[in-house]
Amino acid sequence: MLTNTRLVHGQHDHSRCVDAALSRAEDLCQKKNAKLTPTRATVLSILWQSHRPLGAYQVQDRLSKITEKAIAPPTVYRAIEFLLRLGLIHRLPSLNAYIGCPFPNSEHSNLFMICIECGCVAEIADASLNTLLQTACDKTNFKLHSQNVELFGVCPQCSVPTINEDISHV
Amino acid sequence: MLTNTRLVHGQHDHSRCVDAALSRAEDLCQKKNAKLTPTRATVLSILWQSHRPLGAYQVQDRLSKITEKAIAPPTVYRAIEFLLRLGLIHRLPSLNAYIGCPFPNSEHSNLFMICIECGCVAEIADASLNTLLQTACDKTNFKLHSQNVELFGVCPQCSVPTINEDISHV
DNA sequence: CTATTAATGTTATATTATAACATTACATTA
DNA sequence: TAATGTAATGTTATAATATAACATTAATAG
Repeated sequence: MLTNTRLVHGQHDHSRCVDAALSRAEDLCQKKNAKLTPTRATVLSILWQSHRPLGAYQVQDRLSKITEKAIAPPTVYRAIEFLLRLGLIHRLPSLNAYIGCPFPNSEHSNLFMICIECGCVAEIADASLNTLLQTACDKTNFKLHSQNVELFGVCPQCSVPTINEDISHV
Repeated sequence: MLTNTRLVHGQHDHSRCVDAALSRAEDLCQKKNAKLTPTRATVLSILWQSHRPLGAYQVQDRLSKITEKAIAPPTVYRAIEFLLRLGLIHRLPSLNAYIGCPFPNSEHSNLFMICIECGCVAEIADASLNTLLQTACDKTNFKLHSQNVELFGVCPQCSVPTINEDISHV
């Protein structure tokens, strides 16, 4: 089971997450002959500022502040679309929000664990789950193309609150 | 594995689906002491007019036509909210659309198979899947509350098209 | 009957997303 | 280097989805 659970729910040097994500993006773009322009790279880094997903208009705000100029929605949505196509980010349909993908290279299950307390989102890739979903589809002659699995609940940090109610980890 | 796959993908007397859904709704409302008002019942029947989900504004259109008066969005969203709370319908977040629930009484998995060709949606309740999801959550100390599993692919009817390209079953 | 609550009506607006067209940047090659 | 084509971005407007806030009506209990 591949997951970024420990990073999402535990203390860590988050700048390394961002750096790693950008570096993976550069590699992937090189391989796919796609251009990681400044706008796209900035949007990606914005979506990696925490392990919480952001809405397109939140991205717009931050992009405006960073670039110090007005940004129109299409600019944001275009960058998002580009990053989605490359698998560098995910859309969480139930939240109308976007988040960086921690393992864009692996064929994985698009399974998200969304904390209803703090809003953090961890991703899981689980082969046995994929197998089971595939089996269910086979049984009913449904040809599976893609999937979105959103699990809502309470993350480890939020279910064991400290005296300080420390949520800095997200 | 509980599913309405055969009904969704096969020829059937659809009026029986609608009648059954309305009758289940009446029972449930009686049991829960909730009122299935004309508006709510009509919205439910609209969401059962086919095995395809409808957007809120599609529901609005049809409700307007049926009642022969102007319907404002809040009216629709209130009926939808009521039906969602009772578990009589589901929201499909990736489609911003709503669909009648075929087995509102059973504790089930909110698993949908969405045909990307014809738009029909079948629902599945699968204990082993739920167990597996629960296990994945347990492993990472995530307390699961609810879930949304959307599978995108091609339904049996669409993957074996007939000469007539008959899609009347949806 | 009237007080209370539930349901609906009404108006306005928030939020999310895209269409359509103009402009700029960049690469290719004549 | 100038001309050309393509990709990326800018700009304006608007579509599509959803909700807030408050007024009115209906149903129900006391």
